[in-house]
Amino acid sequence: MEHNHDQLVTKVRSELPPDNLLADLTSLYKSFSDKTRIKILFSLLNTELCVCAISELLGMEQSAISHQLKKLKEVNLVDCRREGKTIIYYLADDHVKTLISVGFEHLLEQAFHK
Amino acid sequence: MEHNHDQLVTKVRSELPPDNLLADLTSLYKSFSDKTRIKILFSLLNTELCVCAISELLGMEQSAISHQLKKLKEVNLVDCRREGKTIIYYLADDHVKTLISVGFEHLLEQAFHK
DNA sequence: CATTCATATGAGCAATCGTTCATTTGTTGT
DNA sequence: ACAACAAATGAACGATTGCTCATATGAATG
Repeated sequence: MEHNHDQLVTKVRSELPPDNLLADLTSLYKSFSDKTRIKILFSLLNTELCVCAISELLGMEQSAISHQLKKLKEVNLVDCRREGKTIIYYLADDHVKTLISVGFEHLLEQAFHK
Repeated sequence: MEHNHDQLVTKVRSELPPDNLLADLTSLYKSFSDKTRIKILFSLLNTELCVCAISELLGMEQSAISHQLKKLKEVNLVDCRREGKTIIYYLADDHVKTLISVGFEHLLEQAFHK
């Protein structure tokens, strides 16, 4: 048989992370892969904001924002607290900043190499 | 008018990156947000591989792999060269490793805080 | 130069996604 | 208790996505 790479294939396959970990990773990155969500994350980089502020800020319906905030909360990128009638959202930890800046670096270096 | 946050909203909005940069960022992250693509990227972490090896490795049709490799190439995450009849794919730069490890860190820390 | 092998590509289809609209939940003020 | 406000939720719809199937390209080999 020609073009045999069975050994290599088996080796590489055995080194792949387990499926559940891969699933967690993809859903984390998926959070950053939508225009609305990434704008929300950027907005929260330096300030916490209530839902209607984000809605105003992005010029989008409150409902659309709420739906996206829910997804961001599900992957623990943001968290929130109630303050009277409003609900304040904020970044859950510093990884958002790190992930965003690594992405930026990639783009910049990309642009530079052209 | 109640619940006024016009100043804050205006300020935060002015600090958002321009739309084309955001679009580039989201398409970069989108590359990591699919199970097949992230498996391909993981597979290429330590070895370069031809299309049919990846196809075997993941137990997926060659066509499906080719389609995904095309997307990965479009965002400059992988590159390829021809070697006779086969085409060898490899990671285009080190940012893939960095992006993946930052994602991992987030997940690990997440798990730890539970 | 025709066949074979490796890969790429395009059309088509089911599944997923993001938004809107209508409604509900939950809190505050009267 | 009720009206007003802030946010969440569910159904519905169009758009996008990832796969499959069939076919095309392109290089090597007899």
